[in-house]
Amino acid sequence: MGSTKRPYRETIYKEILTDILEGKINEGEKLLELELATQFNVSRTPIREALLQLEKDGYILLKKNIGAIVKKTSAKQIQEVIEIIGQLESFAVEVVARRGISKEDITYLLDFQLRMEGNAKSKDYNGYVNNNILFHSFFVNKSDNKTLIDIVSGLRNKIYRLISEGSTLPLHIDKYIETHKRIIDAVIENNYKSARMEMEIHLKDFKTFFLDTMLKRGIKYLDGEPAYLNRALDPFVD
Amino acid sequence: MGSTKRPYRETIYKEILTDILEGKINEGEKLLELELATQFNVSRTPIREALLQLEKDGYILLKKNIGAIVKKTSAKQIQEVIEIIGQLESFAVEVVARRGISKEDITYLLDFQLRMEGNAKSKDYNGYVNNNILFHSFFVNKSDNKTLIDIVSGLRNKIYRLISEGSTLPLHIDKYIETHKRIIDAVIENNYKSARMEMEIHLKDFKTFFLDTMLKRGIKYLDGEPAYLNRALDPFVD
DNA sequence: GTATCCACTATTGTATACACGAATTACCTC
DNA sequence: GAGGTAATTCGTGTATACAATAGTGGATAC
Repeated sequence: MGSTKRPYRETIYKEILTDILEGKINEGEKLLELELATQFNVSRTPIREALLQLEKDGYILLKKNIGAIVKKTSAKQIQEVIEIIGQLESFAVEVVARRGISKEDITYLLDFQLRMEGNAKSKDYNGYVNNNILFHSFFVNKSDNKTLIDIVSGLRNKIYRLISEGSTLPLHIDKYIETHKRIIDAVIENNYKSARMEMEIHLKDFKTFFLDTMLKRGIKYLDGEPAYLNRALDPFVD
Repeated sequence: MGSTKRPYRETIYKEILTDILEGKINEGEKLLELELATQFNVSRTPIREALLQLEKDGYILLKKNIGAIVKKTSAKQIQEVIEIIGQLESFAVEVVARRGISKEDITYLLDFQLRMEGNAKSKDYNGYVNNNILFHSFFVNKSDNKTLIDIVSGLRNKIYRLISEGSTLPLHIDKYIETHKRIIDAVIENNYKSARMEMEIHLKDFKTFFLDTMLKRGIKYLDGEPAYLNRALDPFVD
């Protein structure tokens, strides 16, 4: 009983998505159903279903008679995403600080803090980035708001593929670690206003830094194409 | 050239979604591919594709060999959604107030204000609700953040079907209209802090009212659990 | 009367076949 | 050689055919 075989579309969806996120499939690349079908050794049907989902996520564009094209990410889009994440994480940290956290959670957070300091000292910037994501996820995950968790994790994915590559992180890492500490302290003290404010500042800072690296890497400010089906029912599209 | 025939899946998706949002298809109802296929006079293929998208939106649950089941909405979920909308609209109004708005936009907003006052006077509560949505959408749509627009419109859809039905709106409508006025004024004066604060208060207020009506209408807080509002779980009990 | 097992049915998952339109190529005209 | 037009190819959109499995109901044993 229980978990019998999952449909192919799910594993295929995940595989293609990770390939996009990890840069194994590049922006602008064309994905053909038949090609993928032979590659995954299935028929076109589950491939189509996976591609349809990827389009809804906003990663590819389905063009009739042409193929599925992996969308480019513009700096503008990155900016939009980071701003929203900033709002939602600030909200999450406020929620958590208001409610207060357990002793275990406190040690968990402080432990993270130590690890990130270690990463900084040993110049393990990849390690830092990974721990950083987990640190930030902590508050969202503790927000007791599943909708929030889903939205933020979706948004994180959108910038994930861009985060690690050659950046000026080393120049900022010490400041970030300090801010993290202030956030943790504020949460421990139930000082939700301060916690929120620190997080807002922290993420505004990160946005500036991140956009900067993006532009230095030559990414265009405007480029990405529209094409979300979501807005179909919104009465106010102009 | 340009827009040739759109794929069936799109129109089918929109139609089924509208039917769910407008309550023509009820929660818990089972949707069968073959049934829908004959109903729409197409094959199962475009139906499946539409259902897949609806599942990704979170409206239905696809169960193998069983069918697609329309999901129930719990009060908890509504609470989550409204809280997030609250954060994002507050952000949007801040952005707009910082940037400032044109003369045309000002008259547009004031015009809305008048119309809603008219709705209140003539007890046209449906009219009020519709104008209210447009009023709130204004700021998001002017935020110059497409990602934000899409997220909020998706979230609005999730509570859309629940908004209009039998409520205690009349008891609160005058207060709401006053708050709207304060928001507009703050935006005109570029007072972004005040604009944001007013919007936050406004939506917190709305959340309380809305959850209240939901629970009075017998909706469960957690699907399957007793129907009381667990204030302890509300992150914003002051 | 009740429990167990088995065959049947309903419904989705997957593969294949067909339809259609866009892009490309080949060909013809001058 | 240039320009335009018909034929071909390529790839998705849609329909249909086949496979697999969860749920159902009925027959059988006791």
